[in-house]
Amino acid sequence: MLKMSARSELGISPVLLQAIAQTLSSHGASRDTATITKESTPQGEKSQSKIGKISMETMSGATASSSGLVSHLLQNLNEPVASLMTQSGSLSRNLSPSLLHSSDKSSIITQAGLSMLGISENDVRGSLGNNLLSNSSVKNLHQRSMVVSSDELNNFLLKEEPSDDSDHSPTQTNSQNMNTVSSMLSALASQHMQESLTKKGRPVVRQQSDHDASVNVVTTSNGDSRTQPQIIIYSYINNGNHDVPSPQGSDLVLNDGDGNSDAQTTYRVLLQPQEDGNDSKPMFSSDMNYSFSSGHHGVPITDAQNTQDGMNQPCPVCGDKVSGYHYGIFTCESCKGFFKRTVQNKKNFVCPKASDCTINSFNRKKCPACRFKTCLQMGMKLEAIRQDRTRGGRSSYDGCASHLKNRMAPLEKRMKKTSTRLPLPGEVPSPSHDSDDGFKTHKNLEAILNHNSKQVSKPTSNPGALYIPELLRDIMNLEPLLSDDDLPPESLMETPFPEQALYSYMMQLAELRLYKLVRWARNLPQFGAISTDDQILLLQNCWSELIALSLCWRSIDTPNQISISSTHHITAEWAHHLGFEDVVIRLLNITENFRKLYMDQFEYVALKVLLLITPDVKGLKEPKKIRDFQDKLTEALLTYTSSHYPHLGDKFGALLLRLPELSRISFMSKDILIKSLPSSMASCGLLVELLKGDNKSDSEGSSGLRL
DNA sequence: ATAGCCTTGACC
DNA sequence: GGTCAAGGCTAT
Repeated sequence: MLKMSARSELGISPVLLQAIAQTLSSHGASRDTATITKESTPQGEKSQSKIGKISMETMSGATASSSGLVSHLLQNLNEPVASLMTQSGSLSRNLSPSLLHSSDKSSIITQAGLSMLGISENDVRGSLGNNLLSNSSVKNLHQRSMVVSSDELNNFLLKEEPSDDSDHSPTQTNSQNMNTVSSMLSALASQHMQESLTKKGRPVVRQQSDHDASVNVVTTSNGDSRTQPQIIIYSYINNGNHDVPSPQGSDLVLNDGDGNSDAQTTYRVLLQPQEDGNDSKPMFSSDMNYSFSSGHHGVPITDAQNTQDGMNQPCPVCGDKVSGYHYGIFTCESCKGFFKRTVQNKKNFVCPKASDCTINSFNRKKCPACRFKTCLQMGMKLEAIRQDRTRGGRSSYDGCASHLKNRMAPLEKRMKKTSTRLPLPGEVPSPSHDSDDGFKTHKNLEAILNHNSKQVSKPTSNPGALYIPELLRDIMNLEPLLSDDDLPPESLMETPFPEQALYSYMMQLAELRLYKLVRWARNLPQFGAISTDDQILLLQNCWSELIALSLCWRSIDTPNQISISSTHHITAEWAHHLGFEDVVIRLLNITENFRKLYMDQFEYVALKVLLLITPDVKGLKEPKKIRDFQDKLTEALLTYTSSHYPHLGDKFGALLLRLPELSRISFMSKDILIKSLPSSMASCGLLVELLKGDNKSDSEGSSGLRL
């Protein structure tokens, strides 16, 4: 009754109001949305009373003012994102709530840095053990009091990967942990760097510990602001039999000083074996110089890195010995051959896991999909593969042999004498993008001379840097809100009527995900600044596209199947039985497109928000505000795709071109659903409410939900 | 399929 | 003629 009156007064769907109210009463996305699902089934008596009470109180407490009610509901959704993430159990990219709420600025800066590295306080403590830090506190990490016991770190590094792969090499390390260690060491070094940068003029050497120390951090800076400082981490690990860490993604992009500022600096971090003579063996084989400076392009060809340097680097794809400059970067012989075979034979590999396998010389055969993806991300160029297969001669693609050209450039040579560094963000692209004319060399010089600290804060002007726009990172941080940790029980499928059970299961999933979508949208950056009415209009406009896109993403590694959950997949044949074969085939096609485009998770989350932020929705009060947000997001996505996948042509445009098809699919899906709604579901649930609203607006030309 | 080695041919 | 980055060959 109250719900009905609320709707008549406000024109707001009671179901959406209820969904919003749930978020008010909840502290964890997963558990509470699961409870909401129970409420929609008559059997859920206990949950129903509980949720019902909260909903009623929420609404009755705010009916004094119509607009006030909506405002009250949505404004109170500003629960700390951090607590949601922490409860979601996500392993990485979480911001610690204690630090988010901390007034200690330095802690916030540190945490931001850790977050950007994909590690959290819990990671550091949980994965590595409290003993890794002399005093288990991130504050201590910030203070650089890092003491690593060799035995502890060895034990940690030698942990077997929790995988069902039985044929892992016994010496293979837990690559994820290795990455975490690398990240942590790098974070430590960066913190150290930030302080020691103030001591310009000579290298700063710091012994990290006075007892059983395993890590030294050496910072070099010659005081020249145009010269990129280096951080070298020396390790003393008592085991020379470790796997080779992939240099991929080890560039550091840390907030530089002000945690709230957009300013970012990329630091070069080198992991090197300790050369001091003692009983300890180096962490990595001694003839290699593990440069983690390469960022996106693996081993970028810069003025500071000629052929000799490139040959001394490990292969940026797998860490094996480099044999030469192949297809745009220095790689080993095997990755060269692999890239050639893959492109020439038009292979389309699919990762059986999450497309995030770490590639090294031991496991590179196991996942060709991730290996090829790494090849592309490291900068191997598709256009370097000759279509006519002619042998010999020189290639002419952009970037080919640029390392030799740089070696020839006298101006560059002179610059090298005064500066051994990688380009800072804000400088011109690395010479791998140069042609061999003198003009670009001159432009390089000009850029170096004109470089100032302000340019550092504009990383978008450096397409070669492994830069992830802050907006995309913020959006990515909200993904735990959409996690599938609380799916309905699978027993639903164990019925004599599997088709019906699957249909019912899908409806349940959609319902559950809709509630999560409301919460997710509300927490999106800048979305909260949009008026409540507009928020609702936007959500109503795109909910089905969002669900369709998430289905595609979930299915990107399962060709010929649409994965409605991690355990349930629909083939075209199944869909035929269920009566929506056409939709599934279209979904499979668009998923295949995304797969071929190598759409990654940042691009996926950006597309989701682009679906939501559509200023052309009819009835919006502040379309300009929404358009501004849209502009920022498209710019961020363009920056991301062009810097991370410069070899894939107009990936940005190709991704956007998939959106109309997504709309068609969602339209078809809604049409099918509305026609086949069982009578038992005719009056409950957000999904049905939205479907009915869409149907009304289609047939009556007005907004059925008037949300 | 992989990866090490070989052959080729334009460019210096 | 040397270099080097293509493609080819072939044992595994």
